[in-house]
Order: sequence, then C-alpha cells, then structure tokens
Amino acid sequence: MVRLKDIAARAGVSIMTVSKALRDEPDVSDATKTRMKLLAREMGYVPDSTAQGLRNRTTKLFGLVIPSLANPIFARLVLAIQERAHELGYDVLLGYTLHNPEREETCIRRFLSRRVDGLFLSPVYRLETEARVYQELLARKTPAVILGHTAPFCSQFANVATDDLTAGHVLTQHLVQLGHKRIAFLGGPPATPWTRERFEGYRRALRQAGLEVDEKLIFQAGRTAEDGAKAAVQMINEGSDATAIQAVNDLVAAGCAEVLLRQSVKIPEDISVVGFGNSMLSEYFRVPLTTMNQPKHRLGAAAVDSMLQLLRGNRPEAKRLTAQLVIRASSGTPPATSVLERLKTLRT
Amino acid sequence: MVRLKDIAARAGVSIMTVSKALRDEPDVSDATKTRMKLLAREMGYVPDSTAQGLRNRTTKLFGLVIPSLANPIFARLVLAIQERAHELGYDVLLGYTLHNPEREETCIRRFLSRRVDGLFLSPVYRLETEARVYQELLARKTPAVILGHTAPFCSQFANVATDDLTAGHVLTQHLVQLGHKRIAFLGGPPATPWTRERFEGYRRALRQAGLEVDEKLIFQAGRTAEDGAKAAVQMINEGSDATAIQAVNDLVAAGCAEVLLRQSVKIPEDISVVGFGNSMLSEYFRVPLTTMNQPKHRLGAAAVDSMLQLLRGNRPEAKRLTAQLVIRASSGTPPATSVLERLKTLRT
DNA sequence: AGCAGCAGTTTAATGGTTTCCATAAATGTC
DNA sequence: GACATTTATGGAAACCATTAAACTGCTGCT
Repeated sequence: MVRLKDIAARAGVSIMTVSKALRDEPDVSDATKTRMKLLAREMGYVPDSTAQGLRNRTTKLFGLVIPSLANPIFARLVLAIQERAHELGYDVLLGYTLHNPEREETCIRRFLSRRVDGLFLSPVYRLETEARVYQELLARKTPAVILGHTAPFCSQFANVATDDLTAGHVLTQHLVQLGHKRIAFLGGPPATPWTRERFEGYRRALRQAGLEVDEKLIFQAGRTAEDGAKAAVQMINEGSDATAIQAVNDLVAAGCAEVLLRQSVKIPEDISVVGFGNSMLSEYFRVPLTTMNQPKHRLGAAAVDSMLQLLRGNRPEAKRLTAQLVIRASSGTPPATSVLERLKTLRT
Repeated sequence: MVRLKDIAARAGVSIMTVSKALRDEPDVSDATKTRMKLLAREMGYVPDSTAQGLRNRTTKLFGLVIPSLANPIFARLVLAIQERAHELGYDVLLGYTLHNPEREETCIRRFLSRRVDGLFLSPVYRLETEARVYQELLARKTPAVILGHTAPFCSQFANVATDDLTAGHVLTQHLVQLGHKRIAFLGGPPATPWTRERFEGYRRALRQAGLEVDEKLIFQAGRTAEDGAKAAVQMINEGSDATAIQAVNDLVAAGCAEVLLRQSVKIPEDISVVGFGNSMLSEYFRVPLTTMNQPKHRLGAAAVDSMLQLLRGNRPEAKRLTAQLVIRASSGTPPATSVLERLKTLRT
C-alpha cells in the first residue's frame, strides 16, 4: 500500500509538500503539484480516509438505520438518500433494527463509535417517553434526522415525514365518495405514529361524512402481508359487515386481499380494499391496489437536505410531504349487502 | 466526547492501563479492570473506531457494491449479508453502481480509500476481458467476493452464484412437460452471464426434447418491467406463435404479462409466462408467477463464508447454489393455437 | 532596513494500540 | 535466610497516516 511518505521519499521532498500538493493547497508551486500528482497516480496512491478522518475529525460517513429492507418503501428511500449522499462525497453505513430496540441501540452505538458525521434514523417506536440512546444523541449533539414521525422519545430531533393524517383522510374520503358507509381499518403496531395518523385521518373523514366510527370495524393487524391475512381471517370469522377495507400499508392490504380472493370474494365488486405506500407490490398486485403514493424519493432528498442544514449548524424545520391518491382497480362502489356477512351465514 | 485520556486523568492512572483494562488484556488486575470499566460506562466512553482502525490496520468494515435496490432480489441478499456481518462485528458500507462501470469504479475506490477489510461485488458485466479496477483489486490482494457469476474480467475472484444453467433448464423442462413446443425466451443484457446461463439451460432443454431453437422466439428484453412490456408489444406486433414465455427474471415476466393481460390474453389458458427469482412480486402478481426460487439468504450466507475464508488467507472454492422450481398459476397446458397470432390477424 | 510573498519544511496533534521496559511482589534455590 | 528468578501489574515511547499551524530561508520591492 502506497503512502504519502513513499511518494515523498521517491520525490525527495517532505511529506507535507506531497500532502499539500495533492490537495491543491496554495503554497506549493504548480510545477511541484503536477509532479506530485503524476507520481501519486503512477504509484497508485490511495489516500487513507481512516487517517484523514482521525486528523480532520470528520469522516464523510452517514449512518442509516432502518427496520429492514422487507418493506419495499425503504428500498426506495435508501436509494434516494444514498444517491444524494454519494454526490456530496459521503458514504453510507447501513444498519437494521428488525424492529428491535436493543438492536437499534447497538446499531447506533456502533455508528457513533465509527464517528459518523450524521445519522438517519427510522426509529423503533416505543410508548415510553424517553429512550436512552436518543437522550445521548441529543447530549452529544450528533446530527440526526428522523425518517418518519417523531414521538415523545425523539421529539427534539429534526424529521422528515409523510403527512399521514391528510393522506389517511384523503383515502377514506375516496371510499366514502364511492358510497361506502362501513369501512374497516386495519391498523399497524399501535405505538407507531404513522398508524395513529392514518387512523386519525380515517376517523376525521368518517366524522365529516356523518358516519360513526365503529370499534367493530377497527382491527389491529401489523405491517406484514401475514398480518393482513390474519386480519382477513378474523373479519371473515366475525362476519363483518364492512364493504371496504382500508389497510395501513400495501403489504397488509395485499395479504388481506389475497385471503379474500381465495374465498372467491371479488375485488372491488364485492368489497373494496385500499393500501398505503404505492410500492411496486400495489401496482402489480392481483387486483392493482388503490393506494396513497408515499413520496419516497422526495422524502430521501428532504432528509439529506435537513442533514446538510444540521451539519451547517442550522436547525432545519420539520418537513411533512404530501402523499397522492393513486386510484387503481381495487376500489369501487359498494355492493348491496356485505359479502363477509354472507360468507359467514353460508358457512353456518 | 470522552477519550481514554479523560478516563485516565480521572482515575489517576496512565492511558495504557485504561486501554488494557477495557480490552481485558491479561496484565491488569481484575480490580482495576472493573474500576476502569465502571468509570468508562459512567463517563459515556465510546471507543474511536477510526483511531483503532488506523493503528490496527483493520476496520471491521465491508463494502457491498450492488446495482441498486430496484431489483427485490438484492434487498434480500443485502439483508442476509448484513445480518451475518453484523453478528461478526462488521459494519457494511453500501454502494450503488446503477449498472454503470464508471460509477462502479468510484464506489470501489472510495471503499478502498476507507480501508475496508473486504468487498462484496455484484459486477457491472462488460464484454472486455479486463477491467482496471478489478486488476488493481487483484494486485492489492483485497479480499473480494463476487456476488454472481464471474466473467473473464473477474475470473480470478472468489464467487457465489446461483446455478443458472440448471435452473434455466429446469424451468424450460417444466414448460416442455406441459406440452409447449413454441417457447419464447426474453433475455436480459447480453453481456451478463446469468442471461447466458439461463439461455443455455433453455437451449439444452429444448434440444433434449427434440425441439428446435428458433431465432424468432428469442427476444432481447432487459431486466426491468418496462423492458418486459416492450418485448410483449414486439411479440404481439410480430404475431409470434409462442404458447409460452420464459423471462429472464420476475420483473421482465411481470412487465410482459401485464401487457398481455391488458390485451385480454388469459394466463395461463392462452399463454404461459414464467419468471425467475421468486421475488415477492412473483408471489403477489396478478397471476401468481411460476418461477425459480433464487436462494437469496443462502447466497448471502455463502458469500460471507467465502469472505471469512479469504480473511483467514484461504482460497474459498467457487460456490454454485441450486434454485428450486416454484409452480404457481402462470404456467399451464398450451392452447390449440397461439393467441398472439390470432391477436395479430384480428387487428389486420 | 523592513516587509511581503513564495515554496517549502518542521513540529505537533488526532486517539488508540503494540512493543518494550520498570517496579514490586511472589516464588524458588541452596 | 540471602539471593536469584519468575510473575503480576503498570507505564513510556513509538507508531499508524494524515494535516494544521508555525517556521525557515530566499527573493524582490519600496
């Protein structure tokens, strides 16, 4: 491995001269500069970022902590962040929490130990109002941008999120306008702000339409296709009278719809199903899903912008980006009577 | 930020004592060790990996260079590699080539500059027999594992790949057994070994069945859904007499099938369509796709194993993992006459 | 003479670890 | 019991690759 001193020895100058020449500092003659650069290239010199980082106290490294790549939304988000970071000369360390707080903590600590210049965090949401790592991040003044909504334990941080409240509202409104009066809601983990906001949007849209929010129509599903499938089974067993299902994300919607289709329930003729996110899944799903498009690329770009603000010492404002309704084949006018009810009576 | 010297000053001992104590070196008494550890925890000490890396000449860092996360197969592969690496105490730097050789080169160089302990590379395949960066990697003896097949320009490297030849063969055989005689092949970029192998498997299966390989049935698509869609349009325009379509991956298959379905072509009654990879897309696609399951998790684990071998100074053997046929709804017995032909005559 | 500017060099610092050395206690030897 | 030898414990200096800051001659200008 070639080092500065090797070049210096070979050229018969001091290490500093080489260092300055390669970095185009002013007090080296142009002749020397070109000579050093040529020599460096010829010898295959690659600067050691490790040493540079130690000396300069900056690593040009970001840490990116996400639940996993199982959710396709994150794949796009990571792509966007990575893309902008790369342009700016930053590299990105990837870490998975797998929705596990301990795991999240070890990831963050490792990244701190690597002296990352900043952290992008998709937090594992908890009900507690405090989380030690997050407290420490604040104490250390580590630049950090929350990918998603803040919660009490991370309220002090900069963040970038989808306006899930409005988005949930728009989606429910869409179903209401189609004539649905009994709309089921499949929620995600209760501690997550995105579930809460999307639910609140749903609630408000119903209220606005003069419809009651019925506890029997609220299901706690989760975030995976399996969770959606389970919820579907439960709805069938209960003989729910819903004519439409609003799922907290595309995966849950797909898992739910899959079960219904297997029971020969027709979508959207018998029941409407809508998702959230506009992942590739929703586009190519058996019945293309009506959904809200999460502005994945814009979220990533905005997150990097906020990070740059933090690095400059400014306090970026919280950003909320709007999602767009994407109407596909899975939503339509309600049937005369709920199909799930019929399914139940058929069985008994 | 707390450093060793701060702890040393506070405890009234030398830096070395603290360093050794924290690392459980033998020549420090247990009493001192616990005292130092307590103090370190209390003061919130986080070791500086940058400095450790500089001194120890090892960073516990892997570089992972992939085309992008647009292909869901890579999301799983990255997850698997990351998972094993994390357990072993390594962190992972992620870089995207976007199928661009220059971009690939800058990614690799950056990672080299960061003194990564090893590289996982999903190469941008080229027809040239040499690529400078890869030559340099060899010269520097950087531990590197190719994710996928080797090509002439990277034949010297360790690699981990799916046995695409056999897999392609199995898939075509499946269609032949269903009774298909006119099977179209939608290839990916010609320079890629995976296209070549899957095609070769297709060719051999046809030969074995006594069927001819007809140039008119070979299409050069690409790797995205859009590429698949274009190929479908071309097939329709040409009035192809194919009764089955074997696509080089799930995305191409989905894009192609989507166009056909829009033309009211029924899958699999009118035409069979099979993909490759068993991504989530194939499972939830409008017509669940028959496909080959790429052992994504095992590929990742095998790649990390090879890397560990390299780090120990051994030369790992090349690994080829077998894919499994996953039969879903998109493949069936052929129709009496090709539908695409009929579509064409209908139009004219 | 005094001062600015050029083209470098020397020194010190970044934070931690390896290698070698120093001290004292424990053990061994006759 | 006196001395050598070993062992336990800890410290000093060098080192990893790079860079900021201060410094050294030297030339040219006023």
